[in-house]
Amino acid sequence: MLLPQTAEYALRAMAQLATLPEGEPVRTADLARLAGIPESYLSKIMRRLVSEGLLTSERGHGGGFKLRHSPEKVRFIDILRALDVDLEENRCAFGWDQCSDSHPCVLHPAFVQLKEAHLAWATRTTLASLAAKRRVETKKKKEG
Amino acid sequence: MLLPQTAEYALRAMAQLATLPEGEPVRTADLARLAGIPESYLSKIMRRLVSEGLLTSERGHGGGFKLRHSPEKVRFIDILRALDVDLEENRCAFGWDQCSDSHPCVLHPAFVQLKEAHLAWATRTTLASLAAKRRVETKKKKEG
DNA sequence: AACTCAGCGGACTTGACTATCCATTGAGGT
DNA sequence: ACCTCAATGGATAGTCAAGTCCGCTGAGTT
Repeated sequence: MLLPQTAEYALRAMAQLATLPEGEPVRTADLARLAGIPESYLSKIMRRLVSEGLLTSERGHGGGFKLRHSPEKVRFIDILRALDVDLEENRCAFGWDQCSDSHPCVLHPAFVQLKEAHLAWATRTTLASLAAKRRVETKKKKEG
Repeated sequence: MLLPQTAEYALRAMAQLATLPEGEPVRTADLARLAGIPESYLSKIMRRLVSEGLLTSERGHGGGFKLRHSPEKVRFIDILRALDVDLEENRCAFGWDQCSDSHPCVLHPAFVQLKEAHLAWATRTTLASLAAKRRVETKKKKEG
């Protein structure tokens, strides 16, 4: 698993929300069904995303969740951070207290590469870019 | 954590082994101290690496572990595979049964990118490349 | 006012990963 | 032969993410 299950669920839910028409709030139950996530667990994740400022919620009849910001503004790293997935962690892969570019452990350069690849991906990918890429791929398929 | 703890320990141990002089076997206790890994747990990991063909072991007085292959031949992906870390998993990030480039789910293109970055990293990084990169960085440091 | 709906919050359970411990086996040293 | 060393294998225990449950709160409907 490249990302914790909880983080993957959050990305799914946010991505699904971005594809649905704006305006009316979406219920957890519907989102859970659409994105294949256990409903009761998704409920916890949604609350987390609300408290971290990524979603807004409305209670009672006709309630549900909406994206707080437009899809172009929501990067994957913002979603991951909201769930405490720290892609910038500086913990040395060798367990050293003092490990840096100038005092590298044996694994340092290799792990820096992997970490930077992750970070670059999470920074450049937004909810809006998903839909765009999907359009491109579908077009390719039709042309091919 | 980018990789499971067990996998990280294995990479540490293998990397440490690659930096030590060849010829005489290294004891688990020494490796555990050098790489900061709980000794009893490392013991299990070493056995696994032996049974997967990455290490050879000698018992009794003067015994320990040696790399089975030269460092240039040992890619990170080989070590990860030995511990059942599957970087090529094709499980759809959306939980779909049928998810592919031609029938992508919303997250498909994004996750393919991340997966390929991981795979490329683990395929191109070998135990030998670690030492090489470290030399380059140390040189940079002296020059800078 | 009573009812239903849907988010909220916390307690609880489960299972996989991590880690420890100990008795056993095989090899060398005395 | 006997002792010590170090890997082996299995049993055991701890930890944390993942998932479930249930009562509560606030909003709309009748």
